[in-house]
Amino acid sequence: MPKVSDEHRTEKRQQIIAATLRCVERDGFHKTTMAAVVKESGLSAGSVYTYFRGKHEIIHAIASSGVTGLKDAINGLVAAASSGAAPPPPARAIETATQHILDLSEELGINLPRIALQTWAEAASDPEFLALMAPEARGIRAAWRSYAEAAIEAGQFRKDADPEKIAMVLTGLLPGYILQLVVIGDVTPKAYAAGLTDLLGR
Amino acid sequence: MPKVSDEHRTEKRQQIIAATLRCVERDGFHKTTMAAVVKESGLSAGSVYTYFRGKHEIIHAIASSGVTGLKDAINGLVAAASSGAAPPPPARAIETATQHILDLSEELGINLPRIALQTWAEAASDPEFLALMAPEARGIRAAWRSYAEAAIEAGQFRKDADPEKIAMVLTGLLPGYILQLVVIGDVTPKAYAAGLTDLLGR
DNA sequence: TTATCAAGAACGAGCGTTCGTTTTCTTTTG
DNA sequence: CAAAAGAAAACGAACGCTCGTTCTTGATAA
Repeated sequence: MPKVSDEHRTEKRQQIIAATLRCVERDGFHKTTMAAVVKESGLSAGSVYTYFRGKHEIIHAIASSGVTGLKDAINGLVAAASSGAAPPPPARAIETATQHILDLSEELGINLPRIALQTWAEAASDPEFLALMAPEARGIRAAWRSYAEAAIEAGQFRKDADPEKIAMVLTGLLPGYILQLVVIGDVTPKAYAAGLTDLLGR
Repeated sequence: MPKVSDEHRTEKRQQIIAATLRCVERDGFHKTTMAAVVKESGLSAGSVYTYFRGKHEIIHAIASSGVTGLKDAINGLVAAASSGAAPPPPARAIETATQHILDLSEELGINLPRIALQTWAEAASDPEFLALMAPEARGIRAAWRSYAEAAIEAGQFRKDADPEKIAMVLTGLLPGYILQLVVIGDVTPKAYAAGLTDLLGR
């Protein structure tokens, strides 16, 4: 078996990451054993170790991948606004973002909220892991900030509103949605958005 | 060494729990070893095992203790309202709740946000743990619901607003604050509250 | 003395990882 | 074209280490 094309290499790595995600969703990062990853991936132990140096490297790869597209989905709201129309109200924006998480979950066949809770906990106790995740979090905050700036510009908020602080709150709403989804389980994008509308409406 | 009064027993258990919390704050639940707990508590392995059946029971005890007083702090906002005055605006309520978390952290000498992230992750992968935490989460939501009902009654929101959905959003804001505090670290109760004010203000 | 708790060395299970072997596919060569 | 040589991936049993837990021994108060 000669030559391993880079293409084949990344493909195998993806295969292993996908298997690991399935394990982590079920058992959490630490209860996930390499034996389980090996079994789930359909490869052998030795094979897995030719593509990753160890368990550590696999979960770090997961951290780097981030919440694919969430930032783009938020930025999409701004893009729609910049092309003439006004940006959607906050409730609609939050509904879009939370729905995006659910859609992505189904598309990937992975329970992303569960994975998210695992990565947050890992970030809290592994500085290296935190360093990989923080830019992702800041990116999402920055996307919300762009939205806030557009919304202020369009007169949806007071002119002297602070877009960074608005971004903090909008960013904060997402983890709250995810946690309640896992722990209580009754929260839907529509209900969450409706709650925000009621909170805002006078 | 005779008689172990129940009083002495619970005292020792508290001592062990406190030591465990210090370890978990530093290393997370799973990287926390019994050896570390033993060392941190100043007791011996055998001693620890006379007060807890095992590691499992210690972390479950932690889960049961919950976020002491957070629910009460929120209910306090409603109590103030029922005695004539109107309940505080949402931004002020959130500022109180987030500040309470910081105060409690300092009072206990423990980084509660870090612990919180650990417990959420554990709840996601251990159903028994989830069963212990879920009532706590529902209690906080219920407290926010009471607040929302009082605020609606006082005319702060539309009369047809749904208090449960408002509670979802207010409940969701707390994990978002905690996560950003740990991951980004620049969020203060005042800034967060100001962001909510800006979001609400037209 | 006796009942109880503290102590910490020892244990066994389970983990991540390694490494010698086998398989598989490409390349070389007659 | 065929077949053997070579090289790299796949394999999986085995290793060593760490962890949670136990258990024997010693200390202490009643």
